Amino acid sequence: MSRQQLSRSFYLQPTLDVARRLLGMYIVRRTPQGRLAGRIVEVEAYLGELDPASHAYRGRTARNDVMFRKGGHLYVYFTYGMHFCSNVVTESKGTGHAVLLRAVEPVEGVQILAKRRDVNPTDIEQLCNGPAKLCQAFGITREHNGTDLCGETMWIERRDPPLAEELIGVSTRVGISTGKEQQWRFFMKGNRFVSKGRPAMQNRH
DNA sequence: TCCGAGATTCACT
DNA sequence: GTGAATCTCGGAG
Repeated sequence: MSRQQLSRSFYLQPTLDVARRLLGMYIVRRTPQGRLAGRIVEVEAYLGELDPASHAYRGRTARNDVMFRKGGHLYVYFTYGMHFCSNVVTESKGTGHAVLLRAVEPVEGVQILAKRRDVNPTDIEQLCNGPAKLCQAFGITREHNGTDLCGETMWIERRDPPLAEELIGVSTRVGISTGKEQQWRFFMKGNRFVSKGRPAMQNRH
């Protein structure tokens, strides 16, 4: 299968569709040390002003400004005093919808990812199995907030055929205090690179 | 294996 | 002033 960078139109689809379809795609970042890439195995959808758990729920602010741009931008936020998390903005400009990248399977640049995480490269499962770990490993910080994924520094590409529907697990989201009833977390069933975060309710399927 | 707390910054109320 | 879309470590069971 050829490698194909996702175009703008991909990100403009309905957020829950984008979230599901991102599973199995590859996030790629160019760095001076080399190329980093990981296969996306876990995501969560945040539906802007419809979603009390979303940063965009209360409207546009300086912090969440990027969420209100058109789909295909990267929204990076800082939380818990020490962590960054990355989101892919979806749908058209002004909706505030986004998909949180929660876990990836390291594919390229494993040595670099391990060095940034300060863990043994043989401990590959620990490199990117959580939204903040993923950012640390890929070196994603506030500088990358607003990056256009349709550009050439960081992007998402398709390498494999679409994931079979029965391989996609669904559950409630992790680490939130409101909007717990929504089953907007999607992950690859049985994949060892999925994060350890425990959703509020048991997984479906 | 599980659970609780600390780390540490900043946007928002 | 408060608490957050988290992670890690240490201690208890």
